[in-house]
Amino acid sequence: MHDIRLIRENPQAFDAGLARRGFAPLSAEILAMDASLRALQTDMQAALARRNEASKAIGQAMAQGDRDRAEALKAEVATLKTALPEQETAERARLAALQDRLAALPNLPAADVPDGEDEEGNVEIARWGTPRGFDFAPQEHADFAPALGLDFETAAKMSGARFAFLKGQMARLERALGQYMLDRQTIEQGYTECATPLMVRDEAAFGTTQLPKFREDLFQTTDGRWLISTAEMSLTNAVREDILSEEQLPMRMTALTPCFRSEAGSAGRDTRGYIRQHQFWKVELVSIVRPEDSDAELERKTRAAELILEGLGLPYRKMLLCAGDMGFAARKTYDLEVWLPGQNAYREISSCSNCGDFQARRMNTRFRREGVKGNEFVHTLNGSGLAVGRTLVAILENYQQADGSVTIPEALLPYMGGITELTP
RNA sequence: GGAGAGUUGGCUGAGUGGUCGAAAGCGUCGCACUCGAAAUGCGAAGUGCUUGAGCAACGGUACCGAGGGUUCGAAUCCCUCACUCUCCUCCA
Repeated sequence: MHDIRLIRENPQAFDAGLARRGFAPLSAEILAMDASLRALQTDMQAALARRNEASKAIGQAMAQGDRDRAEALKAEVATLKTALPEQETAERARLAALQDRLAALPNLPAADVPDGEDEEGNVEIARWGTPRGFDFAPQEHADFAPALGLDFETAAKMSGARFAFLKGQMARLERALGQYMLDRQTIEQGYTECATPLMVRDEAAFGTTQLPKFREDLFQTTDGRWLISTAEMSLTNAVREDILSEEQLPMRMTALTPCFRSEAGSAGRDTRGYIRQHQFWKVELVSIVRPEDSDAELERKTRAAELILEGLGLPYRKMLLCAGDMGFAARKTYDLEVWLPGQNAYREISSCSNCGDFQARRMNTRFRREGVKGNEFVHTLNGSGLAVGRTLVAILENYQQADGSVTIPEALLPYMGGITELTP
């Protein structure tokens, strides 16, 4: 959510930021809405002031037993009040219109985010690892993984497309990946392990910006709750409406949860394989920090995700997203893309974003500085550390062997119960 | 699912429909005492909005879970909803 005061103070900067995200200038329209709202509020407040004054006088008149005077004042207030209901209705409508307008606008990009309209404008920051040379033609996981227990047909019988049924060694490997990631983020990176609700209400979905604009991407339960599309929703909303003390910050939380996505807008994309599912596991990393710490925290968080890829020996590249390709709430985002030899491409496996105070305003999450009067909005960050399903794909494709088996990376062996390779 | 109790400022917790933005305590900040600190004493302070002539002060207005309603006037009465707690029922 944008701060209307910042727009008033510097409409040019607001429009310039929106332009970088592909929006036409909107400050004039928004400021006009703001002006009409405040003009109305000023009128209303004057009327209310007179009403309050008269009401007080009635109380005094009654106390003094001056009934005639009290009745006269009552009549006066009654006429004063005739205009109020209409004004209140109009005020509510104008306020809602302004808030809806602001809530539908994405965060503005940070100064060091490159220009660009789409993923073509993203900037590669670094590469790690050397893609393995194969003495055979590496296959896509969708072609050889079904023989290893990644079963799409069984899932389709009960659930349809974009679901998988993992069996035996494959299910074990996915579980091992989740455990490995969670252990490293909690033990090495200091994130607090959380187990969260997988369903949340409207306000929470609004807080992390899935609502109102992206409701079609979510699944909704029959009682009106939303299945989380990422644990960012449940972890970040842990502090909604809170006033934190400064010593509670930074707050770092992680959770291994299923994520549910309708993939409404991606018909036809990634229909083969385990890349784009309605349901997948992910280890999410959320930080709640002071404003001055959020830039450094983004670097720290991205590094925490990189270390998982490095620990598993998976080559990747680090991308700085351009203004046009960032998510709605982000002011700066790094994507990590893992090398998939079967597809001969880098594919997104982690996205780490600094949301600034954008979500905090929606959640009304503030903190108090020691010795300083008043509250400030916190900054929120989120990142995947990592998407488990896509990591499974990366393991399968990078560690595949000519005979269709897959060797298990050393780091996962302690979690595999004696399994050292997946065999058909 | 049934019955009941509750939701008040950073926290705990009072509050007969009419100076209640709200007692008190804790915590916070300032001052005094002290070499310094603790203890003690004194004092200060809620938040949002404000096209009120700009900033500050001051003033106006709103805010006692959320939203409606009654009333000249609502923290206080009524309705709806959310949440918390207790008991019963059901259940992994």
